[in-house]
Order: sequence, then C-alpha cells, then structure tokens
Amino acid sequence: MENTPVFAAGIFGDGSGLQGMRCGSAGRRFKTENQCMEEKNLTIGDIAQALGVSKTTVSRAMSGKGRIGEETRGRVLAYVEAHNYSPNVVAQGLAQNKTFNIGVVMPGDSNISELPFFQNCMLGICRTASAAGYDVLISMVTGEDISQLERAVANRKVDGVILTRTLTEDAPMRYLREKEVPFVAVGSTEDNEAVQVDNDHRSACRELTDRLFAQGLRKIALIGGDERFVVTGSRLSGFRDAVVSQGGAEAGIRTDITLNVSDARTVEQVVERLVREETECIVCMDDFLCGCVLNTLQNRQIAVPEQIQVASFYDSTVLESRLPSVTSIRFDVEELGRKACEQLFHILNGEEAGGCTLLGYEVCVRESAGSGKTAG
Amino acid sequence: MENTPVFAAGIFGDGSGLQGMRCGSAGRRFKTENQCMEEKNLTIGDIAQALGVSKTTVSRAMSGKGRIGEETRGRVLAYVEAHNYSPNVVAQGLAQNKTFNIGVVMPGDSNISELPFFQNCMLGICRTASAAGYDVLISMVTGEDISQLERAVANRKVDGVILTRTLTEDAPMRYLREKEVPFVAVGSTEDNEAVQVDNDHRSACRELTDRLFAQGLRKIALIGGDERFVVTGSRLSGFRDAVVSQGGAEAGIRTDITLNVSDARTVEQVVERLVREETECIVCMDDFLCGCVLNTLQNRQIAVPEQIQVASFYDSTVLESRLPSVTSIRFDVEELGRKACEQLFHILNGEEAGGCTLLGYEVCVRESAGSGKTAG
DNA sequence: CGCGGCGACGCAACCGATTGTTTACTCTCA
DNA sequence: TGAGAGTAAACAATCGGTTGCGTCGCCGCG
Repeated sequence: MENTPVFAAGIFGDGSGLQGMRCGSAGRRFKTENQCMEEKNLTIGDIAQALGVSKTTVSRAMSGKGRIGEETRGRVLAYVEAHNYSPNVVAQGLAQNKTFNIGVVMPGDSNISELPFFQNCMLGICRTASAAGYDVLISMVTGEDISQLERAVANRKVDGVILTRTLTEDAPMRYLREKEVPFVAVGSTEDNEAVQVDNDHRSACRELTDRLFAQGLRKIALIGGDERFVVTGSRLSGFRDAVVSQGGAEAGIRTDITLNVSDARTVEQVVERLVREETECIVCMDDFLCGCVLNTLQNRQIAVPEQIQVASFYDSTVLESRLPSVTSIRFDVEELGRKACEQLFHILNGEEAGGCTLLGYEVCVRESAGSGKTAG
Repeated sequence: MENTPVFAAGIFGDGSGLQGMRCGSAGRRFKTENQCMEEKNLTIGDIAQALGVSKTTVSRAMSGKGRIGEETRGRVLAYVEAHNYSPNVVAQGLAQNKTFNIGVVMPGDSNISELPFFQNCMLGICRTASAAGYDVLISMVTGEDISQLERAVANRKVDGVILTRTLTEDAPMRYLREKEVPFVAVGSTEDNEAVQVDNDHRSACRELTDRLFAQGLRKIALIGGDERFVVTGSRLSGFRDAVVSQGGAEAGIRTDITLNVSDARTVEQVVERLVREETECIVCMDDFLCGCVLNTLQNRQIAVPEQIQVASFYDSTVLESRLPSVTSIRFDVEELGRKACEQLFHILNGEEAGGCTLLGYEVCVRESAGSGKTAG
C-alpha cells in the first residue's frame, strides 16, 4: 500500500534476450533405473506389493469404504504418507465413471464491465470445487459458438457444468439439457426448470428506486443492460415494482429506459437527451457505463448530484476515485460462485438441490444519488 | 449498437420465485433397458461387436495408426459417424499417460486493471487448446496459496501448464520446476531458464518515452506497476534506455518513478506532488490507474495535455469515453495467449520450443500525450 | 466336536481405451 | 506345390484404479 519512490537508476534487470533451456519433459516411470531415486508415480500395485497385501486392501484403506482391519489400514496409510503417494485420479475416474471436474462456461466476448463479476464468481467456484477435490475446466463461449463446451462434454471431461451468465435464449443451456448434463445457472433463467443461483436483482433495483422516490424524485432513467440477459429483465421488474407502488404515470412518475447501450458515443447521446428532458436521476446498469455517464456529465459541466443524480450496480473499485462518491449496489459475487458450486455438488451427489436460490445485496448510498444532497 | 428506448411497461417477466424441477442425473449406461433408445456412451467394444471386428481394429481405424484395410476402416468410420460416437478421452488418457488438458494459472487477487488482460489471454489459450483437442483447467492462485495448482498437478490432471503472470519470486513457477511439469510463462522471467512469451514491453516503453523526449519534454514521471511483477522491470528498462540515450541527468533529463501505487488515495497524493514538481508527463502503468490520474487532474482543474500530459498502457476500452483521448500502448493479448499455448504444445510434443518469444505492440498516440498539442 | 456367523482380506473382472505380438490369409515366385 | 514375403486383423496385456463375491481363520455356542 505504501508508495516507493525510486529513481530510474537500473534497479531492475530485464526480461528480454537469449534463448533459454527448458523444463525437462515429464519424466515417466522407469522403475528399474536406480540412480536419481526416481520414485515418482507410485501406483496402488506398488504399495500393495511393498506391504504384502492386495490392491483391494490398499484401495479400501484409502477410500475408507469396505471392511478393513484397523492395523492394516494404519500400515497402508503410514506407507502412503511416507512416500506421499496420491492416487491417479484419471484411473479412479475411469473406474467410477466420474471425472472429478466441473465445467464452467464463461462468455468470451463479455463487456469489460462484467469482468470483475466473472473474476469473483470464478474465485468462488474454484475455491469450493478445490475444497471438494474437484478441478475446474473452463469453456469460453463466444456468440453462438459453443464448441469448447461441446468438446468438454463430448469428451466426458466434466461431471457437471456451471453457467455464469444466463440469456433469454441460451445456447449452452439448451445444449446441456439436450445432452442431459447436470448443470447450475448463475443468474436466473426464464423458465424455472433449471437449478439456479442469483442475487436478488429485482429487490435490489426496487429498493434503490424506492429510495429515490422517497427523496422526492419524479423522473428516473435506467440506462444500459443487454436485453438478452435475464438479469436485465429482473432489474426492470424491480424498477417497475417501485414505479407501480408510487402510483405510476398517473401519479406523475416519469421513467425512461434505454437498453443495450455500451459504447461511449451512444452514452453521450443518451445522456444529453436525458439532461434535456430534465431527468432527475440516471441509474446505470454497471460501473463502467456509469463511468462513461459521469465523464459525459463532467465534460458538459453538469453537477452531480446537484443537477442530476447518478447511481450504479456492482460497486466495483473502478469508481473508487470518483468525486462525488457513487451510490451503487454491491453483491457478494464470490459467495454466488460458491453457492452455485455447492448446488452442483448436491445434484451430483443425487441430493435434490433447491430450484432457485436468491442471494442478498447491499445498497451503498453515497453522494451521487439518494443521499439527500439535492432538492430533487 | 443501437439504443432501444422502451417504456417501463412490463415487457419482461422476472426470474425470481418458485422452486423448479432440475435436470436429470447423468444417465449412465444400462444397455438392456429397451425403452427410450438410450444409446449414449457407446464404447469401442460395442462398435467392434456390432461390426464383427476387434477393438484393436476400431481403435486403429480411428487413430489412423497401424495397418488397416481401406474398406474395414471405411466401415468403422461410417458406423462411428452414423452413431456419432466419440471416444472416452479419460480412458485414452489412462492408456497413453496423458490427460489432454492444460492447466492455466490465474491470479485470484489480480487488480481490476489486469482483468481485460487475463480475459483476452484466456481467450487465446482456450481457442488454441480447443483447436488442438485439449481442454483447459484453471487454477486460481492467491498470494502464496498455490493449493489449487498443487491439486491439479498431484492429481495428474494436466499435461502442462501456462503461467499468466510472472513475478520476480514466483511460487507457482518454483513448484512446477520442482515437480518437473512442463510449463510456459506468459510474461518474462528473471532467469532465462523457462520457455516464455511476452510482449516487448521494454521496447514499447522506450518508444513511447523517446517520443515524449522528441517533443521536447524534459521531466517525465512513471506511476504504478507492482515491483514484484517482472513486466514492471522490463518497462523500467525501456524507460531507462530512452533516458540514457538522451544523455540522462547530465543533459537535464528529470525522471520520477513511483511503483506499487494502486489505490485512488495514493494516486491523488502522488499526482499532487508531481504537479507541484512541474512534471511534464505522467506515464501510467495501466488504464485504470490512468483513469484515477485523469480524475485527480480533472478535480484539480489541471488541463490535459496543455498543463500536463498523460499516457498509459494497454489501451483498453475503459478510457474510450475520455476527453481528451488517451495515448496508450496496445498489445494483442489474445495472440499472446495463443502463442504461449503453441509453445506449450511444442514442448509436449517433444519439439524443443524457443526459449523466449517477444511479441510486438502498437503505440497509439492520441491527444493526451505526444501529440504535439502542448509547448512541452 | 461341529457348525453358523462374521470380520478381514484376496481374486478377478471391469472401466474404455492403446499397443506389442501373433495369427491367418493372400500373393509371388521358384 | 510350397516357402517366403507382406498385409489385415485378432489376442491379450496394460494403464491404475474399483468392487462383487468368495475364501479363510477364528470365535462362540449348542
């Protein structure tokens, strides 16, 4: 955290230059060679032989399944420990018709604003999977190209899959259903046929909007959000809930929703229009978009929140250095990933998992909106 | 790209609510059951039996290795095609002592500014791996915790590994060396023992700095960059190269380097100091940092580039909406990932891969620096 | 003393492929 | 006609585990 001012004098070497040696090719077994004590890749058979027992016994000692004497089991475990043997998971998989891998589908063409989400989600998934002895295999899906997912599934490389984004028309989901591969969706799905885990975007958006109305605002705009994403619909529902509870258009509430905005140029145009129409608050669907909006307002010398309020979703560190500080909705995305992974394991274990799991959120009210710093 | 203004009337359903059914548990083989034409999970044995040949023949027909008659091979292939059989890669792996997986090590605690880099790098890796019939297994490493990597390696889940960031003291690299796992580093390494692929950050930074000097600047500051990252050192080398070629301090060149800056608060302090010291240009190590710098300058009403110039690395879309447009250095990160993956395959195939591969860059000069829009 | 029962463990088949060795067959040429 | 060469395909072992079933020894009990 501390800064380290240094002068340009050559404190660092450089990384360019010569050809180098490379790492040895993975040494495979050759038990008869004596030198170099190459005792890697011990097998269950080796252990059995060394201990004068059968492979079965070793297998049972390790798995804990099946009857086995305490003493024998102790001997096996001690040997295993001493030689730090670890079983060949591929072979175990073959015998048990499992892979001990889960697949994760990531959009390869995701907007920059979604990156922190996926990063944290992956972190939750990887940690949970790892703790359960599973590894994580990744498939990047771009547009309609789900070939990486298809390969992973066709190759039987995964026991189940986690989808990290849901679309209203979701190609990966359709594929997984067709192939009868167990999966969990992070994000809601249009139907309720799938096991899904999501933050409660509907309530989150409603709570934020309620707060704005409570401050006396009457004209609120929503900007951004891809209409193909299910999450966009959830938020709109929450927004609408709030509007309706205020009496809607009849009560003088004005709303303006502009979806599918992502590039800076369009943002500028939309913001200009919103300003012209005397919008009182712009709710942005993500923090990067929000950054664009703030830039535009700043370039136009329009004061936030005095002349217009601005709020956002995700509360990522991107906006951290902004003045004024930005009102945003925070989600625990790592928890989301963890939960999704747990649900998948439930399914894999044959325990029926709950269909929908809704996780919470936190509305962080700061200066840019809902703080009462403007007359509204 | 077009915006779609819609009114808040309920056009979307919502994703919250009821419990749902779940996807079927992965149907395992039960060949005797007649209904439901469950003919999945065909094995090589099934095909052999159906065609009245041996498993060997089927295997040879598919792999193309070993002698086999044209007609027989045709029959097998036709059957395979018709029933769209695909071999069990796990079993193939067992027999061949391979996994057809590569591991990718990702930092789990990466700064938000690095996310686009990792995203694109992954994309390049996944695409290349997929095209070669490999799947990608991910291990997230946080701090010194490399347990996920250790599991993947101990479980023999990967044939080789790609490191997506290199540190001067790199725990994953040390581990892979110790275990003699083939690996390729994205990013340079301190020694030249490893196969590595990197953009030419040294030349890139030098070219940018040269340009600034050519415009008559005499006091340039570098801000950001984690000193544990090897890439930071490479850039500093390039910076130093440029300074030295101008005659250095004796020729009146002034430099200021502040590493390890990442939080907004510190950026503010540093920027204030730099402004006070009449710095002529601030070169930021990444675009998010650059955003912070620009925010700070904007808050202080200091004009860019008239009063101070600003340049950055990575040229990501984050700064797209900025005024003035930002001078930045662009790298083809997907290409970087692709190249790293290709190198790894070379190693796995026993072909000796080149030790170091340096990829290019593009200095995108825009308004914020080096454009001649200031007296310098 | 004989027998049932039980706990501990081994045998061997199996998971789904690969692959070195053998066998069967055809063709050629002496 | 038969040996030798050459090709096509089958046999069986193997990769490193799991697991249903069988065996063995020991104990208690009638």
